[in-house]
Amino acid sequence: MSTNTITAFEPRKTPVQARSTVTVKAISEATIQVLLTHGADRLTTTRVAGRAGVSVGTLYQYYPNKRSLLFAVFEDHLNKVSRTVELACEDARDKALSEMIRQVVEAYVDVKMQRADISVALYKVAPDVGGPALVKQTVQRLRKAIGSMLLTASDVKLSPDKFAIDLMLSAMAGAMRSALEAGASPAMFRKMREHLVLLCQSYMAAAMAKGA
Amino acid sequence: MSTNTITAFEPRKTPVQARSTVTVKAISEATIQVLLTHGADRLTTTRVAGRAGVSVGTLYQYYPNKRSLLFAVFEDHLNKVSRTVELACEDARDKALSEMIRQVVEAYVDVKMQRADISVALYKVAPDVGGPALVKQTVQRLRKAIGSMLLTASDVKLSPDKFAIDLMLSAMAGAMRSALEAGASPAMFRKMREHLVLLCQSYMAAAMAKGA
Amino acid sequence: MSTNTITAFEPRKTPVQARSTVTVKAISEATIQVLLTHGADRLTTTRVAGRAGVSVGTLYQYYPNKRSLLFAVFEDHLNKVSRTVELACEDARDKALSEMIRQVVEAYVDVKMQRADISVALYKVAPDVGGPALVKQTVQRLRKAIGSMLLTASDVKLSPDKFAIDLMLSAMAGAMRSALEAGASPAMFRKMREHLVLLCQSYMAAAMAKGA
Amino acid sequence: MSTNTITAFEPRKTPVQARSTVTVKAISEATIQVLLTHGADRLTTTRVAGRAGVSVGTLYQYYPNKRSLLFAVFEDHLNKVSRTVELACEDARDKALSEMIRQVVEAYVDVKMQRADISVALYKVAPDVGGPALVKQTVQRLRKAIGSMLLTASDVKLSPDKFAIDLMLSAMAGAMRSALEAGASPAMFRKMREHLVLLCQSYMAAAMAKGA
DNA sequence: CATGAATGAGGTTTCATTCAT
DNA sequence: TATGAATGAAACCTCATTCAT
Repeated sequence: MSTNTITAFEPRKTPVQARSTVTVKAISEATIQVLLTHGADRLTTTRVAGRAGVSVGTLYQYYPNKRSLLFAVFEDHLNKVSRTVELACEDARDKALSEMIRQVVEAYVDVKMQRADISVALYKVAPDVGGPALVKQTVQRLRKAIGSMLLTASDVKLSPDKFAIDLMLSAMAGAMRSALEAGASPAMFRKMREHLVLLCQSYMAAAMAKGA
Repeated sequence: MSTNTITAFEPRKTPVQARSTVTVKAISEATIQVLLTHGADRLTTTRVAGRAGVSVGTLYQYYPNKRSLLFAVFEDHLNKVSRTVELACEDARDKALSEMIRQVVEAYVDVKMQRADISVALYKVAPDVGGPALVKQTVQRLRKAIGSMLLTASDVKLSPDKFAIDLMLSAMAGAMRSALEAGASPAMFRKMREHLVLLCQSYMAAAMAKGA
Repeated sequence: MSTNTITAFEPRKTPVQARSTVTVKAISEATIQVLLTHGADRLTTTRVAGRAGVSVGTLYQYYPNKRSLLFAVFEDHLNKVSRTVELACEDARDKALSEMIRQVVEAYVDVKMQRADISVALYKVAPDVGGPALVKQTVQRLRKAIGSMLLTASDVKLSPDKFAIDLMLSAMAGAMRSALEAGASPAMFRKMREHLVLLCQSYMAAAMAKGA
Repeated sequence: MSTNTITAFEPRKTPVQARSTVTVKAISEATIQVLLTHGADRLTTTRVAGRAGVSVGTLYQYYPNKRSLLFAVFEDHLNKVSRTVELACEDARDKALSEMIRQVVEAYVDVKMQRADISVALYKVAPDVGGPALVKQTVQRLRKAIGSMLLTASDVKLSPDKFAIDLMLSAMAGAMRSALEAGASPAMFRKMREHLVLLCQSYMAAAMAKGA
């Protein structure tokens, strides 16, 4: 799959009835399960439907095609991550820069960890599903939240440019990905979190000094 | 494809006649071409063979299966990256810490950029080809080179732990990936390179201070 | 094909809708047709599907692979043979030994003859399909039926051991195979049948005398 | 493979030079080895050549195609069987009928047993190689030897018809095949041999009485 | 709405055979 | 003669998707 357009991946219908909602939920859960137990290349629509306890036909009632299914799961996950980080940003307003960074980084690491399984599963399908495009959206969203948070920093007055925020985000994402794919232990994650805080703090400090 | 083992991807036969060396080369070049022009999911063994100007049968004489083919290309690329960074490490011995970091980061960014096309193409096949395992190997190799370089730093006496180096590497990789997948402009890359140097320098400084 | 295990040859799905029952029947009929008209080595799954008027995909919905398809046909045939011989055994209870033998032999020869075409076709695929294992099962079944019949013989009190029955069965099978593969004429078959009765009668008499 | 003609299976050239003879021998031995260790369906010409220590090209210098190779091995084996039984016939001239039968049967069972491995291997390829046709030839040869032997029987004056001999042979073959494919133990084979003698003796006696 | 049987294009892989070296 | 690289037809099998029931 090489198309990168985001359109045409939307679920086919917005579930309005209770039953539909349940079904959609079941299907998306099943998708993750199949991804985890069978791997990306043995994820078939029939298998997902089976796992969800519905027929393939039903699956296609809610998702126009396989990619849209994976896309939806991916999107859900990224939304959750975004929401969590946004909340952390809210919460950190008016604090000192380093504290802000700490909260954001910890929030990010923790959400990813919480659903390490989904994260790992999604890395495998990302290329087939327009991963980069979705990630771009997420980055935009987080950049905005972080940027606006930084403006309230109690100790620094200059906000870094978009660029620095993006770099920080992608560095964080890379570090997490590496750890998740390696199947790091909880202890490792704790250490990683700590170091990642350090990394982001020192970079942001440097970047802002430079930007000034 | 979900297996992650690295073994059993080795090329099938070592070319003994001159003819076959040419063939192998043609096939691996063709693989990259097809990856670039058709995308990961339209890469078929038949297409690769066709592009290489040989028959499928010939392809299978040198690679036991499709994955081994992609694996070989992936491996080549990572080897090239590793070699380049290792050279940079050699070159930076006995210099000051920040200069070391600069050289390493710039070397890394530059190699990836040079073959931006291949890099992007490989991101797409990585999950199908044991990407994480291969990356792990590469990280080990680079960690060693960087660690030993750092010991010779003229201005700092404490070497950071493996952990910090790994984190730096994965952060760098994440940043590059993001930029490459976004199709960043040369100007962007220049800026990125600069910032990534900053990021790594400030993190390493902080990490070593902390470790002390 | 060299595996000989019998398991894992079972049809893949049990038809629940009326439509599929028809399909399954059509496929197994088509298999025999193709076997007869094209020969064992030109039997391809695509050809069978075509002959059955369905698509390959449909074939694979009911049989997990080519072997299972042939296996099923083989099994059907052997079941038919077994049933026929068992009936003959029932029918011959309480008669004299030589009459018993006659009925069993004639029943066997007649069933095989009736479907001489299938028999010959199956000889060709037997090795690829776990033939020996299936035959073993059949032998066990027939041995039991014959053994229990012999116990009721009106003129002889001693039952021969399993061994003698097995030998008789394999000798019969060998004779039939030879005649079928040679494409013997009906006249030949009549003579053969007569002689085979003689052979079995005299052997069984001798074996029972010896066993005594 | 469905052709049944015997022509066109002959080895391509009659080995005249010493080296060729050695090579041909090596290839045919290798064929059996591959048959035994890999099974009929994983017997490839390349594999056989490899095992024989020559290149595929060389193999094709001596055999025009794969079938001719298998055919030759089959033929060798049957020739050996025929020779052995013919010798037994020679040896049994002028003896009593039952003794004659004993010698023939024992000779047959023993040769087959001696190379049980080859026998089993050949059952697997027989259908692909014109087995029935070859067997027919063998039967003709043996029928002749046995028929002429029987004429010298010291105690019976009437020779049975061809038919009875053929039946006896095919019964014997069937019994042996069954035992060999089942992987019977040496003890089983001894018992089988004994019973097979009995079977043939009693049948021949009966057949001759009837023919009279 | 749900079902699941049917579709069939298309992908991977094998292997007998040839022929330039 | 021997070699073994190259060939390519052809086989098996999968799975996203549709549509009659």
